[in-house]
Amino acid sequence: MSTIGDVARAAGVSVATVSRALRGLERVKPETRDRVLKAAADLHYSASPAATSLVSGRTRGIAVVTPYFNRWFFATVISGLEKVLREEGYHVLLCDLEGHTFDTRLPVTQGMFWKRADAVVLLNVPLDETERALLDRLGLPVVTVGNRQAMWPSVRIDDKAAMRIATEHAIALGHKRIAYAGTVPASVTHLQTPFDRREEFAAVMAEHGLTAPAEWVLECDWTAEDAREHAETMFASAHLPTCVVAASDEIAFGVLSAARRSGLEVPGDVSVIGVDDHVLADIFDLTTVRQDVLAQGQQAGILVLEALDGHPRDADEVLDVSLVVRGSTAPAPSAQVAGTRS
Amino acid sequence: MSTIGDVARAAGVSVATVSRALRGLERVKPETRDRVLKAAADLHYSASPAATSLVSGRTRGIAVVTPYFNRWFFATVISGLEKVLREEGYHVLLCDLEGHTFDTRLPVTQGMFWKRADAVVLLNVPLDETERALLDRLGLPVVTVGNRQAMWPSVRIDDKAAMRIATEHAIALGHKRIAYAGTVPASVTHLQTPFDRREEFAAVMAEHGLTAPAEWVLECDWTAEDAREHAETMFASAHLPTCVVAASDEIAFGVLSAARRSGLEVPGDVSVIGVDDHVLADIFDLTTVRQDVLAQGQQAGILVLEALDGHPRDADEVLDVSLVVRGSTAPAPSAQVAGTRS
DNA sequence: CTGTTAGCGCCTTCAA
DNA sequence: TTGAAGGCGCTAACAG
Repeated sequence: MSTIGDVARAAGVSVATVSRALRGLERVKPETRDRVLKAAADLHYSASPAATSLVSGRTRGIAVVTPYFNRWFFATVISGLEKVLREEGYHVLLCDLEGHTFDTRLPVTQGMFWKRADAVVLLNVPLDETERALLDRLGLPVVTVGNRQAMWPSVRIDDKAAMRIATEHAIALGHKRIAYAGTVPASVTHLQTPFDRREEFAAVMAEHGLTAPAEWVLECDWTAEDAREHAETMFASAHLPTCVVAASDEIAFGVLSAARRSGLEVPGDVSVIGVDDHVLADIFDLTTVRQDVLAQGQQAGILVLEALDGHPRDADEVLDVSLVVRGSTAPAPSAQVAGTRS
Repeated sequence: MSTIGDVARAAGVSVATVSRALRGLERVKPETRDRVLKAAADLHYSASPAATSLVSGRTRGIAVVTPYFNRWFFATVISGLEKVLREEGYHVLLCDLEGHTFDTRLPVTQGMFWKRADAVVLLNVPLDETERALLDRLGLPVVTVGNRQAMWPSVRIDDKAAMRIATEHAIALGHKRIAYAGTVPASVTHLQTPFDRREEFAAVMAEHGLTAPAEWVLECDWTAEDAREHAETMFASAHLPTCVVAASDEIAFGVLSAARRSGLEVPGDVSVIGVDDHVLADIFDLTTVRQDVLAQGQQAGILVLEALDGHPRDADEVLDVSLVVRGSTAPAPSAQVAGTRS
């Protein structure tokens, strides 16, 4: 492959002119520009990003840090992000922090970003002090998705509001025996959403004079498979809830599966409600609270671009969520008038 | 942030020594090395990848080209790939080719790779002549996943074998009225798997003296939603199949959903079988043909690493697939002894 | 409008 | 075992 010097020689001009012509700068005679363009095309010339970056100090790369990558939420956010960045000539560097166990995640390191990315996007990964210091030191624009921290611009939904909607829907249907699926071990520090959702569930329940007994609060990692396992155990007991509120749709899918395996009808015997509006929620007729995940990625991309354009904005974009009632929920079997307390 | 010169000054040695010490090369007095290491740590020094790359010619980046990546299959492959590359100090550059419509994909360009990646991995994206020439010219190692082409090392499953297993299962259950969901428009040139699967379905059917009438062959893009739509139309007609073979599990999910909406029992009224063993296949009790997608990503990573180590291998790794019978399939209603022709 | 020149930060001979 | 010096390919002044 060829260098800028080759193109200069082929076009009979200096490297500086080639550089200007190729980047579309002013002050190049059209005729010269054409000659350069042709030479470059003939030689299949592309500028070396390393050389460009070394001198300009910018890389046109955006580091995207994610705790998991093959999970619907994260993959979808990244997809939205990537498309808006690509439009502006940026590419994404994937930094997957997934460790070997659920409550392990890799540390964020300087090597991921330093002279490698022009900005970083954090997807639902709260940083510890060291990591935050590291990002401060690097001085890169940072945008967070899913949880606001350190006064960086952020885009997210209000997890508590979402869970409130889900829980209130269950209660409005007359359910009182309500279970919750999706608490996580206290040791899990890398996801904040689980805590917010769990907390709000309890809060809303309390507001209505309800409590879920411990055996109806399922701790599981946020996968359908693990959720199913725990839900099956619950469904095997004599003491059954009439409704299960799941912290996420993937968890809800697991609950749906456990119910079917346990011979329970949904929503006849038990209602199930999730949060997220996973692509497959509609397919499996799951009542849920919708959030626009792709839009979150796109918004994050816009915030990054703004910061890169020198117009950083301390945004805290909170996207709307809304209840989507589908077939997995029904009034409680013995439901009196909605709103009645026992 | 600091440069190698700062570290050299702080440690009282030359930049050359710092370079050697930091990269763990021989011929550095242990005591000197320690001093350099300490200085580097104190200064939070990281080498500039651009500078390193400019002089070494290597980038430690692997370009991963994918037609979509918020789809389970692709996200999972990338996840597997990323983890094995990360172990060796490589990172992935995401090249998403998803266009605006189903049968559009962005072209592969030189700018994606040139001096940006040390190797490229193609996930299920057949290249046209121009693109192939481009990759040849760049001289980078290429590994393909999902479809073999141009004699590049590849890892994949045998799509025809997988579909054969699915179709033969349906037939062995006594089904004769078998529909197929998942053909794609002839204009779609960027996915080869749909063609192979479709072709083999027809072949196996023919071997057994069966044919699916046109109204039982559903063209849809490979999403549950679109599949559902088409399947609903089919289920609304008077002429119903007793079994639907889906080209993928996501399509099968859509068929499952359509059946339920149409008041059909699965597997009582209609059996459904997919291919892939999607994470949620087990959750939704879908009979399918299993492939190990994560392993494909990992294998691809290993092939890349081998090529980078100077031991390129013209591998054509074909991973096993196997039937997983779950609850979505049952013998045909009027099934005589298996094997009987009408 | 175009050319010359000095680095960007690092690695790699080649000497010492 | 260490240091000095020459690029890698490009951009950004500064001249002309």
